[in-house]
This record gives sequence, structure tokens and C-alpha cells, in this order.
Amino acid sequence: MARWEPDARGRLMLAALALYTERGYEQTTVADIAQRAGVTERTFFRHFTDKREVLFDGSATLQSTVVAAIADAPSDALPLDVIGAAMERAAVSMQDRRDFARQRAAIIAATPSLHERELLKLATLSTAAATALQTRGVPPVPAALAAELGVAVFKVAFEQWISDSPDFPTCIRAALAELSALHRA
Amino acid sequence: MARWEPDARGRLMLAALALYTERGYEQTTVADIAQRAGVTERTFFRHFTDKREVLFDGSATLQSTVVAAIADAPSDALPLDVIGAAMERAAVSMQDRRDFARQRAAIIAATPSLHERELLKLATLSTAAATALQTRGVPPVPAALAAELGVAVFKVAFEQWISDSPDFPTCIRAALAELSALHRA
DNA sequence: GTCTATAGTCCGATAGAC
DNA sequence: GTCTATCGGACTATAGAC
Repeated sequence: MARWEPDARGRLMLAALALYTERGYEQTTVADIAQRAGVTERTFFRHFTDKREVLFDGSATLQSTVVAAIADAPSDALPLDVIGAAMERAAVSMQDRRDFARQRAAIIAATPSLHERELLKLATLSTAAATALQTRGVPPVPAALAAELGVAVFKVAFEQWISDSPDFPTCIRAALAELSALHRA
Repeated sequence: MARWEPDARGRLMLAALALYTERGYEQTTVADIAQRAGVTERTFFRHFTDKREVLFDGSATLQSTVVAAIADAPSDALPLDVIGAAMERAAVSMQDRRDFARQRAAIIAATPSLHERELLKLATLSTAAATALQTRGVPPVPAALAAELGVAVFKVAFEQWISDSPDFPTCIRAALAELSALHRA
């Protein structure tokens, strides 16, 4: 038998999600999370730089998905179409975890400090998307704007997805249509 | 002679700005700031809820400006034009503090934790703008999208303003033009 | 204005995998 | 032997409670 149970990281993420839901983020200490996961506080901080980060493990993967989708788009595609397709790809990759997304969103909405971290992750995603667009030859300013638009669409569509509608990619397409309508009006 | 020097709040803000610039945000303690301002640590936390907030005193005013501008727009104006005009009004109100804006932006850019707070303020601004648009009869989803677009334009224009170009409102108009170009392309 | 809880860092030690 | 994951404890500063 191994000296430690495997996957301390995964256990910490599950414990944190459960405790943040049960008693709230501020009312949960890192010691509580570590205890439920069967490790020490020290181990928590080796896996996650701070108490918030334990809820944001998937953001690096999401970013890779978006950046790859931008790179993969046909070379003659317009920036806005590239971004739209990338966001749709991101939505597809999250589609099978709606319950998790919902639970996580509820915790974040209830906690300003977590909302801040979420916004930082989205801003990082936006910067990465802008860089990926620049690699395709889009100049910096349009690239930055298109990336910000993509994230705006993602945010709005995400809200729709977890509240109303079961299909995330469809929400993305609807939000993109609303965006075009704003400009055509 | 007064029992205390007046304007402790203002002195705390100046002291914080100076110290964050001199030695960096993390290397500055609240005790350092309080000492330079000639008050106690306790006084700092009476004026500002946390160590970051001391750099964000203007954001409530900015938000009022934007919301008022949206409310004041002609009733037949289109959402995107309303938002554009509101952002331009915000730019006008900041125009005479370019050096301050630049110094503050440098500190924030160097400090992830401050970047987070900045993003939260902008997200709050976006929500307030969306609400103001809804008051004008714009449905929730287009209102949220238009507000996010406005903040995106503000961010991009702000970057241009503090790096390149002396006139903030002009930067806003240029960014709005780039935004339209993205959709016409 | 003092007192305290807790986040987050740093040091070193330990034990298994390879 | 090296590499990696764990643990223990002491320490500072923030932020809130009293």
C-alpha cells in the first residue's frame, strides 16, 4: 500500500467545492478543506497558490481550447468569425458539466473575492485570445477588441446556459446573433 | 489648532500611491502607509475596507458619470451610440489626470491582486451601465452586451491614452470606429 | 485601540518511486 | 543515488471582532 492516498489534488478540489457550498467561502478555512481531504494545510498550499485557486483548475484547459481553436481556423476567416467559432468550441468542451458549472457559479456569485478571481481568469483568456489573433496577422487593437467581444459573448451565453437553456453552444450562437443585431440596428 | 491634521483619507491615498510605486504593493504594509500619513493602522481600515481599495476611490464617481450619461441620452438613440457617448463622457472627466492615471496603471499592471480589483470595478461599472440601458427600455441581453462592449472600448482606449496619445476622448472615438470596422469587415 | 483568527510563506525533514 | 510528494512548525500581515 502506498504511503498516501492518491490524488490529493482532486480530493482537495472536491472538498473545497462541497464546503464552500455547505457553509460559504468565508466560513470555510483552508484547514477545514485539508482535513476533509485527509491532508495537511501545507499540502493544500503546495497544490494551490491560494484559497481561491482551488475552484479554477479548469481555466488553463479552457484557455488552451480557445487558443487552439483560433489557430485552427481557416486563414481567410474574419476575426469576429474566428472568435465566435472559438467560443463555440469552448462551450462544447464544457457542455457535459452543467451541474458542476452551476454549483461553481453559485458559489462565485455569492463571493466578491471569487468573482474577482473569475474576472482575472477571463481577462487572461482575453489576452491569450488576442495574442492568438495577432499570430494570424490581425493588428493589436482589432485583436484586443475582438477578444474582449468574445469574452463578453461567453459571459452572456454562460448566464443563459446555467439559468435557462440546456445547450451551451446554442447560447453562444444566440449571443453572437444579438451582437450582430446591435450593430445592424 | 485642530486635534488632527485634516483629510486623513487623502493623505492615506497619496501615501499608498507613493509607497506602492517606490517599493511595490506586496512590499508595502498597511502600517507603512498609516505611518507616512500620520495616522494609525486602525484609521486606514476605517476609511478603506482593504489594502487594495485605497487605489480605487474614483471608481464610484466614474460609475455615476457613466450612468448619468446613459440616462441623459436622447430617447431615440441606439444602445451602442448611447454607450459610446457615455464612455466618451467618462474619458472627458478623467482627461486632466493623465499622470495620475499612468502612475496608478503602472502599479496595477505590476500587481495581479490589484488587477483583480480593477476588473471587479469595471465589471460593476458594466452591470450598472446595463441596468441604466434597461431603464431606457433595452432588453436585458442586448443591454448586457452593449455594456460589455462599452467597457471593452474603454479598456482599449485607456491603454492607447496612457501609452501613445494625449487625448482620451479621441482614443474612445478611435476604438469605437475600430469596433464598427470589425463588424463591417 | 487592543486582541485574535487565518491566509500565505519559509525552513527543513521524511519517505516512497525510479 | 535523484526526484517528487508529503508533513511539521514557526512566522508575518491582513482584516475583522471585541
